[in-house]
Amino acid sequence: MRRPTLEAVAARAGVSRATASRVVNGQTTVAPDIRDAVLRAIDELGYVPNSAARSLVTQRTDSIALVVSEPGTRVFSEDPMFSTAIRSASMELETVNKQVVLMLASSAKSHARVERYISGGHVDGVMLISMHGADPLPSALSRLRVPVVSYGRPAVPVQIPYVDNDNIGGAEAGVRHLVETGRRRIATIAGPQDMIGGQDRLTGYRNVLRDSDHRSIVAVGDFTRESGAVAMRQLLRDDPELDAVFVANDLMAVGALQSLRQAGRRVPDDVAVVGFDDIEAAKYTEPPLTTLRHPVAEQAAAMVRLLLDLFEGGTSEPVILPTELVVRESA
Amino acid sequence: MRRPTLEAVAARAGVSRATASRVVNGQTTVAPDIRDAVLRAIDELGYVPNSAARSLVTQRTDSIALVVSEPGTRVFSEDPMFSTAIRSASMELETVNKQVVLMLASSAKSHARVERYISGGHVDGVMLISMHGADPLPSALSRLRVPVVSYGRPAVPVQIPYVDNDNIGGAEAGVRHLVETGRRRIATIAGPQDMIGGQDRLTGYRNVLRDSDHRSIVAVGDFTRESGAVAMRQLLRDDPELDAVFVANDLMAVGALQSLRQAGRRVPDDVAVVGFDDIEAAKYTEPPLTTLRHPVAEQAAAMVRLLLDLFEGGTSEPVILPTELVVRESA
DNA sequence: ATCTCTTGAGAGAGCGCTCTCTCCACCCCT
DNA sequence: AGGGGTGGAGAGAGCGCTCTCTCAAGAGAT
Repeated sequence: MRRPTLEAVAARAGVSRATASRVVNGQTTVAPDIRDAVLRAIDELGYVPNSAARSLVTQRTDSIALVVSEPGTRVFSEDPMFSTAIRSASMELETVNKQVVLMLASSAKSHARVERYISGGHVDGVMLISMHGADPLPSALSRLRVPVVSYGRPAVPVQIPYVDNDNIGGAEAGVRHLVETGRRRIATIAGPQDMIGGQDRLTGYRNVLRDSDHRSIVAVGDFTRESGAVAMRQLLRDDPELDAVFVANDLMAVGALQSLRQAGRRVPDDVAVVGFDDIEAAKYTEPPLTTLRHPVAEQAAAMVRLLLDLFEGGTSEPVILPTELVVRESA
Repeated sequence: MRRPTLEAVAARAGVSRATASRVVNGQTTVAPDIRDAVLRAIDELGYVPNSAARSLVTQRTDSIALVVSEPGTRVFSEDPMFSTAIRSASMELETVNKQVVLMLASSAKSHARVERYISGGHVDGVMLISMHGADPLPSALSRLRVPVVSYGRPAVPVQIPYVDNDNIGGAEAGVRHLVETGRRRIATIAGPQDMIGGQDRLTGYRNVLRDSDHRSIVAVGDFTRESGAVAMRQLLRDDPELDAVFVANDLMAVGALQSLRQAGRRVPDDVAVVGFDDIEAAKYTEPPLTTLRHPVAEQAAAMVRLLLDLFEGGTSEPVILPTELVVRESA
């Protein structure tokens, strides 16, 4: 009751295994009638090539590891960026018939597991989603002689192609919007400073305040709603007079809005709020959130293409995608 | 520059390939000194077994397909249930050293792809996340002689083990809460009626209204925020006097809250709202959402264990997990 | 001392496929 | 009519591993 082999197909079609293989792999050097006979045999037998045997000889696996190196599992579940990126990358790879092996690398133990797996030749390449600065994975993987690309600029300056959005420019645009609408005391809830996105968005904030002669008021969160709520309360204690806050991602902005509401501040009348990411939920907050949109799905798709380029022997340059200010009611 | 083989390890350790293989696979019939020699050789050479060769002979791959059959890609990205389930299943499989191959089956074309892939022997088993009733995948896969388990009860009565939560009981508890707090006109925003969760939650709603002599007022959404907002506007037109609404998931409840706000209704004073799922965002709505909590992560983990049982030859029974009413401010 | 039994290690087949090499047959050119 | 060229098909090696079978050597029993 085991699955039919190429041998069986060849026998049924009355040809050699080599010819059957040619048909399966779409080579054109097979006479039409023989090709048809083989195809019929394949159909009748329900033949499907054995992938292990195939990749044993071709040294290819046609699968790609998608490594999500995210220590905070909560963030992974709640931040739609991750699932959007995963979905988009997955769909893009589907078009070239490659499989996605999903690996969550949350702990040091799983890092070792990922490294072992990848060096085991299970996959042809690696896509890395890691915003974490201290993450040893980018450099570890780049040493493995396996094609690696990254979603987001790796924190350590390692030589792997990546796709990122313009975090600094986006943050600047957001804060500039607050300045231009006459806000005087503009605080920020920054992301984790060991994440590249967290750092860059804070840099953008600082750039604009410096140039426009405002004072900076900073609290730091970890990109969760909860941390946004906590940071907002902190900011209100630090400077009760603040009239605007630039929040490094929408999830924290949602938490911040709640804290502002609980503190009796009206948004945007008393305090303007600008987020970052433009997640779907941003349209449904009270009031709807002004935020920076960046194309997560495109970014993931671009990452896939970068990897495919690498397979072709190309040496890919980093890609930076633009962000766009979406003005709603919160600022 | 190619990777070392077992042959090389054996040569370096001065033993046969068979003995080296025994050490690699942890068999105990190897003398300690020889074992050490082999381990040293492995270490020095940086040997990692070739997975293709191994699974060619063992007929195992140690990877599991996680098939997410979700036509609405928007829902996949925005509903944290999916990522929570994926993360939890992934972590559970990690403990038994199996890999997750993620497959998104959104279109008919990708259905064929999934079937082909799975019948290609790439994976040892399949976990199916499919809430969609008309989905041909459960029955198709169960025909493939591959172990299959499902997250959520399959719509068609096919003989595959599954883990689900008590949708009917949960909905009943939610609606009963509305009845008991004195609401008279209790509407519902139901989920898609081609999804089992959508059906069951509507059934629960109807059960309670029938028993307590209330009239049912139904609108149907598709589990997205947007559809919740649309459905709520519809309900308000249908029955401006309604004073409560049971919404089949939290995402739609978020949309419903927005529509209620825009219509000038106060929650819960004018209209009470009960959701379903208890996603993280439910704590951050205005007002925070009363909802039914069910253990998504546990459900996914239980699904994994069901599959592992199947590998052991066990014949697993469906598992139903309880839901819990979480009372916040919206009802 | 001989025989049986156990333990530990090697030989070698074979998993299912790809791909190079070889060969055959036919066509065109001179 | 003969020779070189070309297209199409087969033979067979080998990818790296596991696992059965076989065998050698030593322990224990008679």
